[in-house]
This record gives sequence, structure tokens and C-alpha cells, in this order.
Amino acid sequence: MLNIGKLSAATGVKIPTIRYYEQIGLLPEAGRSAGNQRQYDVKSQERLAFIRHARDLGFPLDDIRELLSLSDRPDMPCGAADVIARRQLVSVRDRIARLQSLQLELERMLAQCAHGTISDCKVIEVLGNHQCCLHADHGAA
Amino acid sequence: MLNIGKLSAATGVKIPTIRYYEQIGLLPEAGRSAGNQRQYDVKSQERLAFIRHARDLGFPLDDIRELLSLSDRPDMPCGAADVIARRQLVSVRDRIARLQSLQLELERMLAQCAHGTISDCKVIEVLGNHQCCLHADHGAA
DNA sequence: CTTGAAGCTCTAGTTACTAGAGATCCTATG
DNA sequence: CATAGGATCTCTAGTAACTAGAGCTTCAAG
Repeated sequence: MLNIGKLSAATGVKIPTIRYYEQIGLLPEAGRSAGNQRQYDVKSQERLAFIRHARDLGFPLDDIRELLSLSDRPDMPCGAADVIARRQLVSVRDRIARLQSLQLELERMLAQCAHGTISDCKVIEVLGNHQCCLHADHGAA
Repeated sequence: MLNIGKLSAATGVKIPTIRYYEQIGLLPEAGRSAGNQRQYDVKSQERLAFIRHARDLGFPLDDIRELLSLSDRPDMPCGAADVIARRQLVSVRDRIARLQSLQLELERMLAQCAHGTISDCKVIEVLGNHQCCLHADHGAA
């Protein structure tokens, strides 16, 4: 049995976040000690590690909730988990593509900056003028 | 003079978002028609386009606020704008790097999925086990 | 037995919007 | 000129995923 501080240290999830996860029902209500402090076992730690990892991977909490409910029923086909992961992969790829075009534009802006005054600052100028940029269609998304 | 609907169409910023920007002081209070409806001129449209573009580039509103206040003083040196853009570039690069490692891991998970039952689903398994992944240090950030 | 760290609950704040209710206004058609 | 409909108004509250703080209690070390 470990208290919330140890659990936090073990999983890297901050204490208020653990309580928050319990509040929204992502973690079951923890058992309490005589003095009303939360007590966790290894199961809880594993569940929290699962959440942590999925969060690191960018899964929203709702998907994680779904994944957890799947993992509670090990005899079901895993198509649903696959769908969630695949959806996540698509969105990660999309985010990468966007960010790469933004990176290019920022580099271009900075390369043109002659360190003069604001009036001829390319950073400001480029930001004021959407026509000249490489990601014109991203706004529509 | 254009009303909020036209401004929204012209800039691609949604109507409630325009009002929100006014509320938080990012846009000055718009003039009103006899019937209390907001009226915008070309200046407002440019300012909003600037905001829009900077948002697309991933700048947080606070940075945009700063950028706008800079662009209102064209005789100042542009070092500050440069610093903001540079900071943004660093964070964009960092986000790309993270996402690329997440992409790899998701691809790996999906490649291993044999479409059996949950009990042998690699997606669930990998998520439950942080040891085996490629981005172990990301959580610390 | 005391003291200081760690835990508790509860509320409110964050970012950048988005949604909805209910009222008002503007414009085009009959 | 009346009216129907879409557009706009204000206001409140909700979203995601936490984070911060106040004020209290409990636990462990000395």
C-alpha cells in the first residue's frame, strides 16, 4: 500500500492530477486509511501508469477512458483499441505536417529580420500578411 | 464599413471568437451602428488578420498581444518581435520532435496488432507498459 | 509531545474558445 | 407598410485537462 505522494513519485503524475482523475472517474475511488488518506495498491499504480503513458502519447482522456474499459474485458476483440490508436496516429501525422510548415515560415521570418526597427521588421510584416505564407489552407481546418 | 458577419467571412475568424477577442482587449471596442451592431473598418480587418495568422502559427494570445503592441510603435527596434518568434520556433521544433517519436510508437503498436482479442492486443499492452517505449523521458518535461 | 511535512476538501483560475437562451435588429418580399 | 427570416446582441455556462490557493487535519520524527 502506498500513499498518494509515493504513487505520484512512482508514476510521475502530480498529486492534484491523481485526485482529479479520481474525481472524473478515470481512477476508482481510492481506499482510505484510518486518518482518511488515500491508499493505493499495485493495481492502481498500473492503471495510473497506463493513463500516464496514453496521455504522453496524446490520447484525450475520453479515449483513455474507453481504452481502460476495453482492457477490463480481455475476451473482446481488440478492433476498438485499434481504431482509437489509428485515429490518434492520423492526428499525430497531421499535427506534424502543420508544425513543419509553421517551422519553415518562422525560419523564413527570422532569416529576413535585419534587426532594424519595427517598421521594417519582417516578423511583424509577415504576420500581418497572410497571403505570402505557406500554410494558407490550414486555417480552414 | 462591414458588420461582424462580413468581417468573419473575410478573415476566417468565427463571430463569437471576434467578440471574445474584443472582450479580452485584443481588438479595440468596435464602433456601433444605430441599432447597436458592431461596425468594422479595414484597420480592424488587418488587425484581426494579423491575430489570425499568428494564431495559425501557434503563438499564444499573450504573445500576440505583445506583438500587436510592438507593431503600434513602428520606431522601436524589433528585437522583441524577434525574440518572440525565436522562442516560438524553439517550441515548434520541440513539438515536432516529440510528435515524431509518438508517431513511431503508434506505428509500432499498430503494426504488432494481430486483431485478436483484447487479452493479446499490443495497443493495450504497450500502453500498460511504459518501460518498452521510445519516449521515456518526455514525461519528465 | 510537539513541530513540520504531507494530506484533506473545496473553490476558483487557466487557455482559447464554443454553445445556447432569449431578445433585438436589418432586409427583402408581399 | 407589414412581416418573416436571418443576423446580431448580451449573458451565462461549458469545454479539456489540469493548476493554484485557502484553511484544515493527519502522520512521522525527534
